[in-house]
Amino acid sequence: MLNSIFPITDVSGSSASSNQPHGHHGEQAESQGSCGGVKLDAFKVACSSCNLRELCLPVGLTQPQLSHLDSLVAARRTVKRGDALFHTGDAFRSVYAVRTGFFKTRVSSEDGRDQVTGFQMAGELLGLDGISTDRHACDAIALEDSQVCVIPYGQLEELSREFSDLQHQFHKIMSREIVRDHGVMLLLGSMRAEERLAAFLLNLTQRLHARGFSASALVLRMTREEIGSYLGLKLETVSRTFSKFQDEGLLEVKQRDIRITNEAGLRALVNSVKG
Amino acid sequence: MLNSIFPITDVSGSSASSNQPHGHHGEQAESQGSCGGVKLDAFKVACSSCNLRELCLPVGLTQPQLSHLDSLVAARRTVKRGDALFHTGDAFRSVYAVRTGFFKTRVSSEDGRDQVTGFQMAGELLGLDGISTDRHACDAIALEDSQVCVIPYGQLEELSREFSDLQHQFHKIMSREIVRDHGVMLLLGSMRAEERLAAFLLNLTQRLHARGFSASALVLRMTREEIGSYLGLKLETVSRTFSKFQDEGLLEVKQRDIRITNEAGLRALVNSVKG
DNA sequence: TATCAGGGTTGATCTAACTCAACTTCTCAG
DNA sequence: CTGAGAAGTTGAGTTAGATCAACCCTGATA
Repeated sequence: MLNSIFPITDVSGSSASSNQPHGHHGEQAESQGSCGGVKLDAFKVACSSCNLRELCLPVGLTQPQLSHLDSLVAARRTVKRGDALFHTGDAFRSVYAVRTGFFKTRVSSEDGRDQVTGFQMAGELLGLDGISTDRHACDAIALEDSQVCVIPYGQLEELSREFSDLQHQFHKIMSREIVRDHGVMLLLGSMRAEERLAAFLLNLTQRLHARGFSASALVLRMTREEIGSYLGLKLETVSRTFSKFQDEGLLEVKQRDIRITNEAGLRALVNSVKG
Repeated sequence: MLNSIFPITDVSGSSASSNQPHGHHGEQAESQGSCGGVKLDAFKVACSSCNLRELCLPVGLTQPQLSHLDSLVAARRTVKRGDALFHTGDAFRSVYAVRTGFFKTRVSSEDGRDQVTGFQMAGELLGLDGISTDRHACDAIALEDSQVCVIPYGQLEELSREFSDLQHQFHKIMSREIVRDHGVMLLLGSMRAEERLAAFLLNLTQRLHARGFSASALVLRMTREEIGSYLGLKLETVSRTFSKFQDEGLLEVKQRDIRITNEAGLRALVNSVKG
């Protein structure tokens, strides 16, 4: 039933009939002639007619509530591949909903090491970290040309005082992020390399599937190094583990094109006490 | 200035004149004759007169707002050492503010491994994970006899629709948890054992210091195994690292009594690229 | 069409942390 | 006070993943 609102057929040019998420590399999101990395697209975008509304902030809202939300989410912003949506330390004014494209978030330690803390795809919210101190606490980097909906935070608070459904949905999204983070801690704290990579792939495909894409084929938007950073592994280990999975018949790996050929096998890896 | 509202001098019998956090082992929180692990203390507790109000949910609220909050936070609950405040899967109805004592939260994977996701002390909120699915997503276990204030979540949402200050403070607390979690991911994903333990100790003392306790002496409320789980290390590694720190003159370690003798040294460990 | 750079793979070696095991020290119930 | 169990320490040997290094692939640019 989620499929009924997908595949995505919007301005981004992303091919939805393909089994590939978001079409192939860097062929999209150019349609508005973005000239700087930070372009505000003034024309109207409506949550009420957005095909992501069942995955995004509007979940569960009624039509009249949606139209209020429409007036709040007044602008989109285009972020080119490699550019930052925001940086650590930037003043916090808005949260962002990914409309098309793909992001990573990362935090850095004082001595310059960094850690990828998440990968965000369509319908997911970015910037919640900023509420805590009025400054962003991580960098959000586009891994492909992307568009986000800009949701001014003050107005979101205001509107969610009026509509308890919106308030509750927002709280749920924050809570879900906390639960997700705890899952990542479990992964980083207690899993071995193979389990980590298997869990990562299953998580990605599950999220892509919820967006109408194949549950078995995916195109990675990130490098081995970024996967490694997220999973607490070195890029060589990620690469070796991909090769191992391929040897074992779990995956077909062609650079960033991944086909899962034995999902049960992957799943068994994640839920086993030892190997 | 935070010291002006501390040391803690409430019913719990916790000795505040001591340099030790929470007095010595298990000598407190018995004062209300708790007989079961789950005792609801019906008599009134007022946020408005709570000495934790500058650290807890009420931060920044005005006096009239505080009295509304008082009527919401109607009950305290006593949790004995080793007992759970809630378990994974329990229905979510309330969040909890730690009033006295010390908790750990942990998540478990399907195959039974678990991961400590945090340690909570006075003024910190527990249960935010439950909002996401209306069921708790972790276990919260008291590491010493403790008391929490029960904050019915529905009423909290209601009241925060009325008072934007409360709403904002609540959002800040959730956001802070997300930022904290990202910090833990950085620790788990990119630090070595010594750095992890040093960061952990500095974090603990910083939080204890904010509560009016010594910044250099602390009593650990948790076992080596629990520290290890939190830090993604085995208990033997935690023990060895404590010994190493002692040999290097950074700490004095007597079982759970820790004295930091070279804080700058610890700090240097955390912020160095290599060793 | 050649060249170059970024990303990816694979091999050889090293090491931080794990595992297993013995032992010590605390804690608390009786 | 005593004894049992939980918690903590330390040593010896092992190993998963890191490190270092060589090489390959692919797509962009001159």
